[in-house]
Amino acid sequence: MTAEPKPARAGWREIRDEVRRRIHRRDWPPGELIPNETALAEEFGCARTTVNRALRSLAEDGLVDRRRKGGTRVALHPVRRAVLEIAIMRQEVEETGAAYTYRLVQSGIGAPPDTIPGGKGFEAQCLHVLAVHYADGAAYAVEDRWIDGRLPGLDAAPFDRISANEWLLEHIPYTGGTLSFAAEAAEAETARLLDIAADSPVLTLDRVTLDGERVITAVKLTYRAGHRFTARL
Amino acid sequence: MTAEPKPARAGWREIRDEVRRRIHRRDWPPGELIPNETALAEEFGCARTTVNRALRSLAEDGLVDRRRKGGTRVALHPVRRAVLEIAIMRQEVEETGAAYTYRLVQSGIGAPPDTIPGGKGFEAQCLHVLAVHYADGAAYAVEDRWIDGRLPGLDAAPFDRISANEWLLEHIPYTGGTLSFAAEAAEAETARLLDIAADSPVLTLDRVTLDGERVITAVKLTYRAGHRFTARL
DNA sequence: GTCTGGATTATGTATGCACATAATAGCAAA
DNA sequence: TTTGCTATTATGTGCATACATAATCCAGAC
Repeated sequence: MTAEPKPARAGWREIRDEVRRRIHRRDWPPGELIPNETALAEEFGCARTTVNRALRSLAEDGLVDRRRKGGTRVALHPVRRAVLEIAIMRQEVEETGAAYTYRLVQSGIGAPPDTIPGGKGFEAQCLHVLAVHYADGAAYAVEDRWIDGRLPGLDAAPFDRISANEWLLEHIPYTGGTLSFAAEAAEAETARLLDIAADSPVLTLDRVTLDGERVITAVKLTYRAGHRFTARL
Repeated sequence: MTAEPKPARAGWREIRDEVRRRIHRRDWPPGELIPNETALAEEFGCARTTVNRALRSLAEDGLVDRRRKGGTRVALHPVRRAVLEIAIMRQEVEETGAAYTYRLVQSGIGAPPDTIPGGKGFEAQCLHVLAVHYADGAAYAVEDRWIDGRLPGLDAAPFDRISANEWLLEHIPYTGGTLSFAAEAAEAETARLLDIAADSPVLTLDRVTLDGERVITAVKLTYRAGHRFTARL
């Protein structure tokens, strides 16, 4: 082998990185229009498709804004997107090395209160489930969930054995939803289930799951203080 | 116009949606290998490239796992990715319709404690900044930040006028980082700055920002209880 | 002056082809 | 049995080309 340093034809990743470098170096400051795909393709000596791939990737990261005809410009406010991985509770617990257990506290039929996120979105009677997830026997999180009562197979779902969390992910398709975090003082009932003092701080995660426009389930998960959710930037 | 239901040659979005549908319908259950790109291309009557685009998109969403030669299989644990948009504080506040103000509480040189996330990653003396962000005059969040002391232009940065948050995003490039949420009881100092009772619940966001391997800044933002972070699923 | 409808332009997408790369399977030699 | 090469296979990527689509500009009608 000759020690050829390698001609290294640019791949889309290299182009993406180079463009990112230029943006960070402020060669192309925020708000500025960058050269169009054809021009960049020529500069880098590659096909326009390749440049497109690179710029699309940067757009997904929120680093540039692209509009047809308008061209590509460096994002004015680098609104960074953080990606949070949501696993099912069992997995979340087992990944810490702890043994996972689950206990159903109560379940019943009813209408969800309007106060919960997504509560107004339900079209039917709901199944309400209250349960606790444990890690190595210690309370890990409380799950307070409302589920659209018309979901197929719901009556037969063994919520005393597996969590609604798990059953839903395994059996019911969904297309999207929202998710929000907040800190609260634990309510009496929740505190008792988590085995902590009432009014102590807890982290709550409210999640609404949709299939198209229809609300499938709305859940409030309450974690003890100290629990962390981590995302990568 | 004839009422032609539309011949609609499949685009990659249609293919993506159809594959998603099949996965949700359990035509291809979790863990199962799905037909390869060539086969799907033939079935859908399009080029392999188009199928590739669709499957790549599903892989980005975490719905399928793809490996060269190994083929594409339905993800065993549908680890859903939630996307969180992180804006600068000013923007975050102004989007609520409130007027944004900022106050520097103190700043100084020192070494960050090892206890903060990313604290051990710093390679140099740091600038420490403690500040409060206000919405319509009411305390909105406390910012407790450590910044690599060697950053160019740092001495001249007018942290009494604009927040470190803002200055850094405007002037310092970064390549990645991590971010985590937790609920805590407010410490005395923080509670005082937020104008809330000590030990009341607060939502904290720890963020470490990197440029390559190097830690640029580590910040702890403390929000009053009730503040929500929202992500889409 | 305002409105409207094309011409223009940059990105978006599809296609067929070629070759690269990673992972596997299978066969053969030690 | 183990090791190691090779053939095979599925995805990954690049290219040239063509056409689609959205946004903008601009000329000309009113």
